[in-house]
Amino acid sequence: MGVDLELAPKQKRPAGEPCCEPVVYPDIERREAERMASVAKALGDPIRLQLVDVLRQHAGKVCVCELVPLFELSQPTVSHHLKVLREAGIVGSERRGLWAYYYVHPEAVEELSAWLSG
Amino acid sequence: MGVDLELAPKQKRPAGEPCCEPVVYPDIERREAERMASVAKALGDPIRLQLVDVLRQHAGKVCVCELVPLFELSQPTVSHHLKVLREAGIVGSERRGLWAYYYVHPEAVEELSAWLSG
DNA sequence: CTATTCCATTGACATATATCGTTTCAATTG
DNA sequence: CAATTGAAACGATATATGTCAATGGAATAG
Repeated sequence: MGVDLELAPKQKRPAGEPCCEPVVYPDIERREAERMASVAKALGDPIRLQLVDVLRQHAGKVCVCELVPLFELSQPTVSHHLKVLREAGIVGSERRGLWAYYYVHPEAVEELSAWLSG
Repeated sequence: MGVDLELAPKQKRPAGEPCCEPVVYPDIERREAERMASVAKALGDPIRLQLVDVLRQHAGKVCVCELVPLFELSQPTVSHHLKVLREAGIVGSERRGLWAYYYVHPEAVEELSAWLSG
């Protein structure tokens, strides 16, 4: 009887070079990656990036009626982008009377920032 | 006189007049925002974030055949994600015989990283 | 040569996203 | 009260995205 070669995984390995280095694994966990990716995704639009930039420039809170004229976009579209940032935890909002004020949550980007710097 | 951190409209305007004149402007330019947003967008997926994480751990180059088994995804899907990262300039690739090796371009994320840290 | 292996591309699909016009809703004014 | 205003929500639409099965292409083994 022959050697049980057929049970061995068939991997073509041309002589000389091994296909791969030792197996590598992600350092970051799935959850961690999902958190950071959701923040990066929210920042993955130039309008939203500029919105965050404006809010970060101002320590205080900025009225939406200030933000809308900065872009050549309709008010609902700016509102949509602000909602995306809100749902990502990057900004917060507060209503005062007729107006809505937005501000940044600096800690929301810390994990991503640290990973990028690392 | 202190700095007015809260950019509030003084009062409700009569009909026909705008809410307020915009007094804040983006610090970053459109082009800058588009560059950083495109990098953030490419990182806005947990799979791609983990791919970059693996490649960053490895100073050298990692074979695609190492990357595919790390995720419960088909090979074409992983290849697609690598292409997105390549087109964003975040990673580069090199073919050596049958295999393809990927590596990070650390400078690609520097601008975004600096802005996030700032 | 043929067969095999690794990886990219294509085509297809469902879902997600960006945008706008319209509407709604709360707060304010008269 | 009714009218006005700022901002969010809704509905529609075109485009983008994530995923896989199937295919293609290049390199190598036999």
